[in-house]
Amino acid sequence: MTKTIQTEDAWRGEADCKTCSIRDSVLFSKLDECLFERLHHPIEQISASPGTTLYRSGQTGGHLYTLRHGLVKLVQYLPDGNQRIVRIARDTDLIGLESLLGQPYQHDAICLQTCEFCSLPVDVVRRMAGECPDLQNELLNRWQKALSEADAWLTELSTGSARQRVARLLLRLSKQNEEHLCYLFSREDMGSMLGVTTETASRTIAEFKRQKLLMDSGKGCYSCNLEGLQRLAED
Amino acid sequence: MTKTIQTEDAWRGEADCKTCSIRDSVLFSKLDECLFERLHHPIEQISASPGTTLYRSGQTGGHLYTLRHGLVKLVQYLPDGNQRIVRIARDTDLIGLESLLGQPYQHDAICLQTCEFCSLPVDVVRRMAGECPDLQNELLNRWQKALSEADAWLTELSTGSARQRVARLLLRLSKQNEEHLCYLFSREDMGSMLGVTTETASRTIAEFKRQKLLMDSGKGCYSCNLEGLQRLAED
DNA sequence: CGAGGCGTTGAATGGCCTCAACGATGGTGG
DNA sequence: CCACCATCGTTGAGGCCATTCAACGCCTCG
Repeated sequence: MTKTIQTEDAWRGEADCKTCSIRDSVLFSKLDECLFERLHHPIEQISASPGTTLYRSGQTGGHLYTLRHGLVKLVQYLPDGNQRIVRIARDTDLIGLESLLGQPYQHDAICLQTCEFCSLPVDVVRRMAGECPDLQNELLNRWQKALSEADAWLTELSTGSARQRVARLLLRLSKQNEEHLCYLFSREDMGSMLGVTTETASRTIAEFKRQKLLMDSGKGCYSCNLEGLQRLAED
Repeated sequence: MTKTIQTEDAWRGEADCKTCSIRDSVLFSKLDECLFERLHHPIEQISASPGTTLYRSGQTGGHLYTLRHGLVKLVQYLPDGNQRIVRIARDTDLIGLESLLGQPYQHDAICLQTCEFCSLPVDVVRRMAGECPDLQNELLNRWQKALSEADAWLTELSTGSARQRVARLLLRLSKQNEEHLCYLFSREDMGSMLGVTTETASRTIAEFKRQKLLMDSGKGCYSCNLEGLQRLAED
């Protein structure tokens, strides 16, 4: 059974945005000191375990969420029940933007790892954005970032052979950190990201391991042969 | 050879936004009368023939464009030269939003039909948005619309068999107008939209015609058997 | 310990791609 | 005006690759 937030596996607390450790990269980085004073403590912190559903497609929630730590998949469904992962949110990403416009959420948001969020009430963000042009601008930037991610998924991860798609996915993942290590998703999730079956994802990953394009670094992480993968990705 | 705007096939004129015939649906619909007064005549109108490139990926242009009439494809390219159409813009759509953030264009924008645009200088839009919260909000709405289009393309048009994808594309197209007529793209463009080859697109369309799922309505338009296509799309 | 989830692998099928040929169309220039 | 060429849609044949269905080992968890 899928878990939903508001159950006992979600821990809640209160945030202190002014001294937030990742404040430079989150939405409110643009906020003036004076506005911070007025933001008494409407920001809640949430901690959630893997598999937790943060929100569901179609719900009209009153919050957006800053992902402080962890990985979240945004999922859409086809009439036949097939699922497609349209984006992966990581540290400092902002999800549920559509709620700012009064629209229902467009995806299911499901934690892939243990995650920590800040839960931002829509009316608070809206009010502050009205008073702070920098925040407005930051919102536009977030939206654009999501959009170019979406476009990249279409061109890179949904085009070409299965081998190419997996290679491009691994390259994207390993470029996200300094050590070029990548956390491997479940084969089923990989399939939903790439538009292939879980078996094909599994076979391809196994093949890459045999060819030493992927090498185990322990604790579920793998280091990639970037040149080899690049060659595969391009042709 | 691909044509680029600024050549003789692009006609330019001056727009009168205040009396614009489609003003209710375009970006400036939210603009106060008083602001209109200040908008002397920085808005240019452009007319372009099919095949014209409005802007190219990587360029840092100073304009966004309201599409008043016509169809425009937004294209991205893979390293191997393969192209992928990530979105189709239609009447009243706003393209080149990324230029508002100072970013280079993310796509090639190429006219599929004879098109008419309004060319909006970035600094004008930025300035007016600063003074008009409704316009700010309208911009967010445009961004979100583009984003949910992108997501829909991923789930509907890049998932499942070729037959399903073509059926879903036709359904999307015919739902865009009252008469459920749809303009058929070139087979090559269809292929780039759906992530299949032009031959597969051609074969599938031909098959649909034979099965009377698509019926010629003259002048390049076809009427669809919606129930039949729906059945195909779902399973 | 058994159940269930997950990754892996095998075998067979079928769908899509590749390469190729051909007709129709439309634009160009002789 | 018509031959010519380029482009586009269509169709065929063959082969590859991803899917499908199935089985099995491993692990975690109850």
